[in-house]
Amino acid sequence: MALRLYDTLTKEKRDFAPLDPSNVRMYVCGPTVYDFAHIGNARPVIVFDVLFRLLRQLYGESHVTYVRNITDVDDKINDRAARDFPGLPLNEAIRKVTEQTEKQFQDDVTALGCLAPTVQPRATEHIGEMREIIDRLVEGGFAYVAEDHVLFSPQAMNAANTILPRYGSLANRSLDEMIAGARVDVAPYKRDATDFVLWKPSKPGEPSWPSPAGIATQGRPGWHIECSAMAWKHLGETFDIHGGGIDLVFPHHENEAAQSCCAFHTDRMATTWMHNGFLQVEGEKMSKSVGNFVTIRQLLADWPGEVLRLNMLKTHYRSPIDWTLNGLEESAKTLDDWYWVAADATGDRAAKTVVDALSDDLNTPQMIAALHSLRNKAASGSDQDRSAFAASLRMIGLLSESAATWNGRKQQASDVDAAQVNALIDARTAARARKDFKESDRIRDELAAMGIAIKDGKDADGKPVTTWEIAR
RNA sequence: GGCCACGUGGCGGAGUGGUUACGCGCCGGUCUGCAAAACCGUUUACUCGGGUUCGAGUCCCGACGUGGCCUCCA
Repeated sequence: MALRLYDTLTKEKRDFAPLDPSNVRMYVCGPTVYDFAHIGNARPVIVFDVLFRLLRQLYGESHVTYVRNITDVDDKINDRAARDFPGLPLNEAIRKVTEQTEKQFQDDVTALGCLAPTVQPRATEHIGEMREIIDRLVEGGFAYVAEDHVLFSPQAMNAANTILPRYGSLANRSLDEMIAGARVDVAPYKRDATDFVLWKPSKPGEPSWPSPAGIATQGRPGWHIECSAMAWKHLGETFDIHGGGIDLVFPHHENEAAQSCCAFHTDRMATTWMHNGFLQVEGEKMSKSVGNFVTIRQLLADWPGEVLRLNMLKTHYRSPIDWTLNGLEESAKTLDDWYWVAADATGDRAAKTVVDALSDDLNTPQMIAALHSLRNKAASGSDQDRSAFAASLRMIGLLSESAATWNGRKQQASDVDAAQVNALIDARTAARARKDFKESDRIRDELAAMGIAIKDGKDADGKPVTTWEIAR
């Protein structure tokens, strides 16, 4: 089945045809590193990791380039640095904040089972590319210098009347609408309310670099331009897929596309624009004021990364997702069962049903239904069936541990004394053998009170065997 | 105010014109000393009101509800 993807720009699901099948190129907006990533930040990371894995499967591992940037220059970073390290020179404090936050981010997404992207460029290492794009935009008449700022003019872009896209086409709104809705604090140096900053002067102590467009004083980049620069450097003037959260459609991606298309005289920056939906927590918008702001790190303290990953994939990426404790418990239960059934089977051929489900615009709920079906076959089937099941799980970043490690993790997480549990189980087995069921039931209740669930079975010789696990 | 998305059974969540989604739970059965686990089976749905159609969860119009964006929040 051919890969089909939904494109935000044309609002349709289309067959995916890479510009160059020997090098499929995807850019996804990564974090601005100033604080712990929250669970909403994890959604695009996981969703596009699944797409990365699918593309590798379809086109070959060495034929996919996935770029996810680290934005390490931003006002929010500067504010955080000044707040957290008031004693340090600003630039030193900023380095501390960005290095620390990036490390946290990398640790978090690794725990979520995400592969490392092919390239993870940093904004501050692409200032030269940003300057070059800005220079081109000024030369082309799409941007202008005012009071040491460089501003991009959407009006100029739309007046150019070339192959360029219409500004606003991605976000599906007209310039007139934007002017009408423009906020009141329009900077005096802007020619039009809709102009946005490509470059701005740095205040003393702030990070600064030589400015483009002949500006004498040092400055720093505005938002948006860093992604145009990094995508250009690592993927070229045009590429296949550009992804991120739905909130980035406007202004971020609209402006990125405007900059890149005007700088390189193309009609499309990316062939396909993909955006994941928003996340709510227990039916409410996640916000610090409501008190339901939850970081990836906090969740990882209570749940294996794979539980968070599976929970995220239960909902189609474009739909809103409601992140609930109930959902996490269900995901954990499912994974417990899958680890049990897969039983450390090896294999590297993911099932066609799973690949096909993903090929339909990443229909992960359909994929999960396919996995349940494979699971049922594997539970009563051959080694081959188990291999297909296990390989499918691994393809999407699950089943990365052995069954023993997976089960042991739950015991570790609680403070249960295994020796004590085993002693009680032995006592119960003895009681059952002498048909003292009152005593055996008492012990079972005692274990239950400790949070231990027991399972009775028989071994190959028909002798009673009791296993146990931590009840979640 | 403008633009947009979503609304499916007890819960989660696919499906975009015509046969069972799927999972969890519930209930029943097998098994068990009794349970649990496992396995088998059953059950419940398309926010509301119009319209198009032989036929609508699926298309159109309207209402209601939830959420998002409207210049630096994934």
